[in-house]
Amino acid sequence: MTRQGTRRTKQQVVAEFRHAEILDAARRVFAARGFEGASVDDIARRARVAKGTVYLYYPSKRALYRAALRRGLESLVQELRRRVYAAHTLRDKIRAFMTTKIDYFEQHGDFFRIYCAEAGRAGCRPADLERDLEAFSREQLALLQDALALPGAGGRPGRPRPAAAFALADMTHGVVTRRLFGRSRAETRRDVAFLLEMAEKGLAAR
Amino acid sequence: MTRQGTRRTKQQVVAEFRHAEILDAARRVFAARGFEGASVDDIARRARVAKGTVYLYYPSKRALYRAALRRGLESLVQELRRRVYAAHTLRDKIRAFMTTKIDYFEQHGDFFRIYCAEAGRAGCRPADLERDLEAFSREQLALLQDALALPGAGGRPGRPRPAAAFALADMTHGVVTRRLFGRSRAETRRDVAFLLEMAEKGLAAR
Amino acid sequence: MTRQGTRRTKQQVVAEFRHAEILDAARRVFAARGFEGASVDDIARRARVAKGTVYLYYPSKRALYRAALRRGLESLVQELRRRVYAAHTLRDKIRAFMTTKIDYFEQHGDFFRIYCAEAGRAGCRPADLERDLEAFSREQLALLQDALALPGAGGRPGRPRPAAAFALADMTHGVVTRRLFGRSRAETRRDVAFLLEMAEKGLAAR
Amino acid sequence: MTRQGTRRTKQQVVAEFRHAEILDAARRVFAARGFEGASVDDIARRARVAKGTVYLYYPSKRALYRAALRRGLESLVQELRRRVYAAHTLRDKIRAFMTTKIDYFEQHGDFFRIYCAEAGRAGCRPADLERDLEAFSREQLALLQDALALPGAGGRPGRPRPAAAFALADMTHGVVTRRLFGRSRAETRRDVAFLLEMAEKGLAAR
DNA sequence: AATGAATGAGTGTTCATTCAT
DNA sequence: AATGAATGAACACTCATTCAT
Repeated sequence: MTRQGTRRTKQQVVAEFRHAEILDAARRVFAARGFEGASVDDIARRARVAKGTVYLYYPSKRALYRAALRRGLESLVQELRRRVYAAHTLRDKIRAFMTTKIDYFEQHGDFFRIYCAEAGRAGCRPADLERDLEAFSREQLALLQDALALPGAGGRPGRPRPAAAFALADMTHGVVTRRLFGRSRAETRRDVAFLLEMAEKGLAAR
Repeated sequence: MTRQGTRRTKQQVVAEFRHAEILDAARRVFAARGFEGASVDDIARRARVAKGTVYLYYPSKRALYRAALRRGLESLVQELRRRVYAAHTLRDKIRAFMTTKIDYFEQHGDFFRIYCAEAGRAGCRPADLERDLEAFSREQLALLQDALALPGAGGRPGRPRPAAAFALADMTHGVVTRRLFGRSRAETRRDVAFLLEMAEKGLAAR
Repeated sequence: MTRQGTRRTKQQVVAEFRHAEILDAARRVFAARGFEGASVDDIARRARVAKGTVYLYYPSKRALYRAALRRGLESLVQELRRRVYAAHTLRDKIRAFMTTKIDYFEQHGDFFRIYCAEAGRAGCRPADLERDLEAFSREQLALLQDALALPGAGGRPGRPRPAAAFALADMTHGVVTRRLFGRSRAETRRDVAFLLEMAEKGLAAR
Repeated sequence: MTRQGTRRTKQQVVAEFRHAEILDAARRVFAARGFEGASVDDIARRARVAKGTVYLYYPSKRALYRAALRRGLESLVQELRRRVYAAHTLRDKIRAFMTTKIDYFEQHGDFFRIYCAEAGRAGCRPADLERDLEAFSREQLALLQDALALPGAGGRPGRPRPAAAFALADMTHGVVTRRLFGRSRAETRRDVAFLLEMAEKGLAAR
């Protein structure tokens, strides 16, 4: 029995390892070439397995894509939650939100490309991806709305404003995009500072 | 000569009509399926012409896609310019910017899908699309920066703030997206109002 | 009637002109690109007529090709006849045969390419081309056999030898080919001299 | 290890078999229709494999064609070398050259058609085929020139005559062509005898 | 579990031919 | 007679997926 158990565990470990390995390769290839441009052959080669093996772990190219997207979204959401919760004032929470996203995407540029490509296709994606992205969107907004519901946030207490959360998410997204496509680290830091100030006092602020 | 002239004109008209017809079909199909997902066959069928005919008017699928994107961007930019110029205060200019985009994309939902898909791929697109989108982006930002340079804008005079223009563009984009994917007209109107107020006074504003 | 006659004649002249013009263009294009590589569009453009016009004069691309081949073969055969008849000894006749071919193909390099391409496909050509080429081959051999039947030719009188005629034709073909693909004029003259000598005395000849 | 070795060998055998099978089918189809006229679909069907399979073994239609041509040329040249070397007098060497070619092409009629079609296109073929054919041509001529350099060959010793080698090759080619397109075995034998005699004594010979 | 050979539907593009003007 | 826009069949080639080993 012990042996059986051990063996099973070993198999599971191997299986998880393969899953991860393949998913990793997939992320890279999808990021570089897009969904249609990527071939299962490329992914298999990158993962150093045979093409057939890919199909042992994921039922289709599409499923693999979804998994890559999903895994990235989930881990980003966890990070966001962790760091936003750790902050305590509205300002800090917003800053945490922004910098976490920036940092995360900076570290996972591959994932960012996939995310962007998919986020851009709002309304014409397959249902499964739609669901994943919507879930992510909801979670993200909930985080911001919770923050905005804090007593000091200026709104009437207990009435979180979705529009404000949307605005913050949108601006953050823009900052991240620009950071990843050329804007410097320093500029980005200033962008964040500007947004925080603006969020407090409007554009008129110095 | 009159006859010649007439004849030529007729042919030109037909040719323009075909161009438009095919571009229209292309826009629809690209919007629904994305560039890679769309087949020239689909487009031809939608335009009710033979596949070969498509190639009489556009030299390649890619060229057709580019034309669809470009034409939309150009006409949007014209509209934006017209309406932003027509407004005279900062507030009105920003409002004009936002509502014009919302209205335009509402009327050209297919184009919006193409635009979004392409906008999301920043950094990994073919050079020609890159150019088109960058040009659009620049024009758009220039409009906003000009507005922000107005005396009443609160910034120090003569120093337009790119970050502010970016923020406005990003928030507008978000509003448009949500409008097109479910948000009601009324909610959208309130979103715009909120953003205008926020731009003036920050999130704390009532 | 006179008018009618004149008019008809004029039309005929125009028609012949067009036929010739198109055939000329076809020869050039077929020579440059081969039958499959040539497009009717290319030919029409070269002939400065619309594509449809080509079809008014020749029923198909294939027919045009055949006409180009045929016309070249016929005019070559005429030239060969004229010049071989004008010579009176066996040696002179053979020399006339060889030099006529060399000169003709040199002047009509376009035609040579078509001829070669087709001559090489013995046994797998459409029936019509087969017929034309066989007719040409027969005529050519008849000329040589007639020459070889001359009293001084060494064979028993009245018994022309097909094998000898074949050999002469084959060697001539080789010389022409080499002339057209790089061999110099002077070398070619020596080649002809060599073959004439060899024909008389065998390879052992000095 | 034995098992591994066996397994590999089996795969190799299968792969070689497929290669051969496809090349064979290709040769047949190319022979019947020419390069442009043949479709990869036809070849696949003839080889009883799916179209995609053809591309597993050859990277392109062109490569397949080249392989068909090349393989034939190489094996012909080997045969020629073997049999010409085995002969010892000039006459025997020339006879060996001629009969080897006749026999080889008789057994590989499909290859002959490809060879002819390509040989006819001198000067307007893709570079790779050009190389292959030139190499073949050179080898063939070298064989003949070596033979002609033999002491008894009548020429001044040590001075092989390219023109003579060309003449022999051209005549042989003609004989082969006629054999394959209708001439009987017996006639062909007489053709060879005639050429040998002519080579020695000229056309005047009895 | 892992492989990679095999499949065949699907792609963008070309072009001989037709036909309304 | 002349045009050239329109057609659609045909093509080389790719690739997600399957399956015998």
